[in-house]
Amino acid sequence: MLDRKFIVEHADAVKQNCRNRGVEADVDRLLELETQRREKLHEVQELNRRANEVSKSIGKAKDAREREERKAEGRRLREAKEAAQAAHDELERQIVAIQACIPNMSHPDAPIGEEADSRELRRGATPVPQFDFPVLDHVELGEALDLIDFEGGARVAGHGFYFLRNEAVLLELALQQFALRQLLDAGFTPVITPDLAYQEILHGVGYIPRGPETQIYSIENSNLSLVATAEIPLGGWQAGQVLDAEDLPIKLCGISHCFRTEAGAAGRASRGLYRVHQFTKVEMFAFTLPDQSEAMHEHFCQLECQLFDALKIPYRVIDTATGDLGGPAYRKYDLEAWMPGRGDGGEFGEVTSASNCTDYQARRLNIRYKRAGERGTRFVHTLNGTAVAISRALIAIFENYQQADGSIVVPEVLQPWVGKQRIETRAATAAN
RNA sequence: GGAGAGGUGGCUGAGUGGUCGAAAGCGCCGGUUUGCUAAAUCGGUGUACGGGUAACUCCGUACCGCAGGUUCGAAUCCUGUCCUCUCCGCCA
Repeated sequence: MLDRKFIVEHADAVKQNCRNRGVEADVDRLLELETQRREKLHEVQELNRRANEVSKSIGKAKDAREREERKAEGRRLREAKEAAQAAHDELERQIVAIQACIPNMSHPDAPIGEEADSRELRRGATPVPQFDFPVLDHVELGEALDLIDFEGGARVAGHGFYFLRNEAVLLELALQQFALRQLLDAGFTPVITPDLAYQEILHGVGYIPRGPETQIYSIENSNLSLVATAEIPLGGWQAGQVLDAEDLPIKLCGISHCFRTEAGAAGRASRGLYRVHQFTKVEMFAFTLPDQSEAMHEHFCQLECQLFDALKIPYRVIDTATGDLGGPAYRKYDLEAWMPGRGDGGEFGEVTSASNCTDYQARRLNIRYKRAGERGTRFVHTLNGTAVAISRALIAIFENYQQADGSIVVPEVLQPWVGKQRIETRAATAAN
């Protein structure tokens, strides 16, 4: 949510930003309603002030008759105040409805336009591999090597669910360990979060938990939902709190399961593990001072690059165009890994994203900081970034590390946790 | 899941219908005093929104988990709800 005063004072910039992002929001209507609301607020406060005066004077009334007269006066004023309050609240409700639709402002360097206008910033250290044999995709590899069971997953929970088996399980845990180690070295506090969260937390972080197009699974007869990312519980962790400026920045890496309905998504681009209803993710999150967030954003992106360079997976870094940013993001960098089995002859596919949400989430979650010796409080900035989304990382590993004989080499940095250098068919393993 | 207790300012904790934004203590900030430290002493110290000012300042309104209700008036009474704690049960 943007600050209302900011919207009023920078209406033209806000409107232009909505156009850049392809978002419909009636900013002019908001300005009109806000003017009316302020007038009503004055009225409410004035009536209340007079009613308070009358109430205080009742104890000092000379006699019963005067006391009754003042009571009647007080009653009249309170009723008038209630009416004004109701009108004010209705205006407020309408304003918030519009305000909630207005996305965050955008970084001046973020490319303006739609998805196709996003800019490639750089490539990773590992070149795109050339294969001299027919390339398999991760679904074929996963089935041949008994690593993923989609059919079994569908029997148990429907399309979009899967069983990981054998070395895929070891790889999942290895990726978590590997990412965690790197982030610990970078000063992050590791956290395992709740996989469920209250709706108000989801809202604060910027998710819409119920409704026809929701990405979110909700628990019946409760206001809990399954989290779509650890960003939700990590952001919600400090909801309503006032942090000490000296404690910032706070860097967290959270491990959670992620649950997504993926309503309306289907087709070859979402084959196999690419778009699933449940996966595990190691997520970076930070609360920072306003002047720290841009540097933290670069830091997150560097760490993501470091992880994928260490895994020796080819990738490119994308500066996401304004039209493709989520509502809370001020700027977003995506890492897209090369996936040789994707499309015809391979395609890049998103594996991580790092967003600077500035104070947009903090305002909704009401997370502020206070500096010793300074009056008042200000909103913190929040950032989130994927360290490793396991399911998509597995796609990139399987497909880039596949060999002519159908086996998959285990990335060197993961070998200590997987306990082997190569994943072979069960038959080949038994023969060795 | 059952029974009970409770949610008050940065913290501890008083306050059962009016002068309570709220005692006291701690913490924090500033002054004084004392070789330093420690101690003593005095004063100050919440947030949000709105308003007047050139500005430190000042004024108004709201906030005692949250949402309703009663009342001229609610931290205080009533209802609902969420959360926490203790005990019991169940359980990885």
